[in-house]
Amino acid sequence: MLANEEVIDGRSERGGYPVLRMPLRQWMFRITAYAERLLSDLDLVDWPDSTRTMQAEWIGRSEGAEIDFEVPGFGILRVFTTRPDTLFGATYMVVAPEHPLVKAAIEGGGAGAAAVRDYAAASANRSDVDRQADTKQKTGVDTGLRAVNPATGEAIPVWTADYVLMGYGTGAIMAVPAHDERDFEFARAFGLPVRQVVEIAGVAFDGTAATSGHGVACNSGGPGLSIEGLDTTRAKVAVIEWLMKTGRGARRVNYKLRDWLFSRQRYWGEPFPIVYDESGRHYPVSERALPVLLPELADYKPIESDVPVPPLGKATAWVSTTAGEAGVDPAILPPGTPVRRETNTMPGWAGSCWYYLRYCDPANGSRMLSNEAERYWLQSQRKDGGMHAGGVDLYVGGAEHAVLHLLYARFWHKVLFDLGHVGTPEPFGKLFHQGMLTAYAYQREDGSLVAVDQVEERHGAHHERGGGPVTQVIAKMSKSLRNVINPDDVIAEYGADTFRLYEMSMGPLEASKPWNTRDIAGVHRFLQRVWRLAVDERTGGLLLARQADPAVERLLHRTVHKVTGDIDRLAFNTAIASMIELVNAATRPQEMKDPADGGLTHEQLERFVRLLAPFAPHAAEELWAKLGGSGFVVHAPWPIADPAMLVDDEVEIAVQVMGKVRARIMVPTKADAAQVESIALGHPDVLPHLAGKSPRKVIVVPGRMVNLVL
RNA sequence: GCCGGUGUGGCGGAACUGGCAGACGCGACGGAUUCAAAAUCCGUUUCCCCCUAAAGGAGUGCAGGUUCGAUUCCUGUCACCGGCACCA
Repeated sequence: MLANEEVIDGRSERGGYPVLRMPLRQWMFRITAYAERLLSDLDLVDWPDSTRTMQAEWIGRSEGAEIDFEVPGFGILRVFTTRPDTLFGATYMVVAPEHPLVKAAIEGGGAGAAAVRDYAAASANRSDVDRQADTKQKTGVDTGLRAVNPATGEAIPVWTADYVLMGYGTGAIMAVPAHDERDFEFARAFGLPVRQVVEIAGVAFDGTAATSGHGVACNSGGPGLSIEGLDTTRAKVAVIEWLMKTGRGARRVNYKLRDWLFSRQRYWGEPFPIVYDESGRHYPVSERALPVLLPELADYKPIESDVPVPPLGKATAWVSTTAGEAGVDPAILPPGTPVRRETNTMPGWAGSCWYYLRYCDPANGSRMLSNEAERYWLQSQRKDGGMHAGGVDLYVGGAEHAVLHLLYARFWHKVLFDLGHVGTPEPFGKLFHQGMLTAYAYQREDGSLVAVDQVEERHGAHHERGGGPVTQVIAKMSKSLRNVINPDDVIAEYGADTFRLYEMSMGPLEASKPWNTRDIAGVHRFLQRVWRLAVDERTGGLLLARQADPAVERLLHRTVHKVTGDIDRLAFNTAIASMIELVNAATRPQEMKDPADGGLTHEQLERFVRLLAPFAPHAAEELWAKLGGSGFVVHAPWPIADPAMLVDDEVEIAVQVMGKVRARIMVPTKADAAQVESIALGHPDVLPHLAGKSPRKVIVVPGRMVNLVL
């Protein structure tokens, strides 16, 4: 059994075997029952807009109506439409090739029955992927059946075409070619009538293209109903009211979201706690007997047979058992009843949908997690004082999980919430997507890529070994380009602290960034500088400043402030930059004879090491121990910056004349606008640009700049 | 096609609310130290003009706009990345 993406041109991707479609009985989750809540509760979480939008589009809510059309020779054909107001423009119908009406048409044996049968058979053998691939050319056949348009009373043809999908709505549509691009293309391809029923302001209808959008109904009067002249919103309401009154339809909301297929035909997965009796009825395994464990199998390769059998089918003794042995409640089924176990297994989602809950209470033998553990780990206040709607405070994960894992986990969490097992409606309060690390690769002039080990650098330019010049480009890491980085190698050469620090310093956490091995030296040198700042490399003893340098002390407070704020906003790269600045400023010059004349004091080092700990934990703990700190530095309180140390007595500000910087002046921090203005106006570098005139306007931004407008 | 994101030195990036563009790192160049090299330390490093410096000019994908002032806001446009793609 294959997944859709493993089928290429109707054959298996591996081996090229022919692929057969076959309906199977499988376990599904009714996630569609939660569609509305999964959509509306997106308002409760602090997630990236792009991800919330993707989920909303995936759920795909649309409002409209269900309309019943009478089809003599078949019965009632029900369609879903978002534009009930265009009912008068429905000049034909289309059903999906899998629709029951198609079978009825074939069995009816009309003139075109053979063509209908061939078309339906051809569609069945094409995968959905293929059917959606060629959207340019519409195909279809007339079923020969006729439907009655309830608004006009006209008999209109019913076609079948694969542009209508069985899996959405009712698998049938009323086609309004004048106002739907897809229907228009189909009508044009098969010469079906087009009738305008909406006038859109500023968009003329000339019969060469569909016009869609909000407008006013026209050509929309019939024996029982007229919506002539109503705007689209009112026309929809009027049609729906008429449909309800006459028993022909109703308001209806539809979702693109489908139910969730949860069966897999693999060995490695949780078995379903389900058994079947001899007549094929299914029964649950009782809670007491859970979990159902996988039986040991010497060989879990697939089974060859005409009817698909999952690998668990090989465990014959396990599969064929009794109700009592399998753990079915005797009240449901007598213990001696022979039963067969379900042989499908669950997909990986069965674990990924709730692991974050179990992590909070992993040793609990009686419950998934206790209320106390949930309260401690998963129920917290947001910064604005409100409660997080979702348990996990901050969930960092790739954007590739935007619609699958993150939607499925929300669904499970809501089910658990409804059953009273968790106290929040959402699993993840704040979501952050980290970027993907990419790598450099090289490109020939024709655009083809070259593996990195085939490229050498000459005079600052890159050349293919034995070939022409190549340009450096950014690509995904891949085996074929030989630009994959193995963390173990980097750690072996530079250590885990350097590796961690490098990844944190590369750039914004959310951005995709290229790995550049050459740059690792920079953060490695920083760690070495930190070490030498505190430790005499020859003796291993501490190197401490006799007394704190006031400028360094100020900078340390600034660094504490900066790093604290940067960690809050996950800007680790700039936090590291500020620590580098501090260490550079505190580093003793080479010519300094007595180490006690420079560097940091014992107390200053203690503060700095606490800042460093989250970034380079091993080095920080080592330094902490050398400094004689108690316990581990990770448990030490976070340093606090003194706000008074964050402001200087004087600041340098720029003086602009007509928006161009002409001078930089030092002014007292507390100086008012008038003082700053007079200092600026008297500056020798400014005077020539004023050309003797006095400024028409002076803008002073305290602590930042002055702009003189002539 | 539709939706979203990103474009800043040779390279990775910084500039948090419209206020000094290029923090920090890499690389490169120059110097100190060394018998020498590695390591280390110091300095220079957006581009143009210029022997150099001073001074000047240009500059955040491109073209406009708003503003005293735009990497930041608005309009248009190009490129790249991601998602969706007959959902009636």
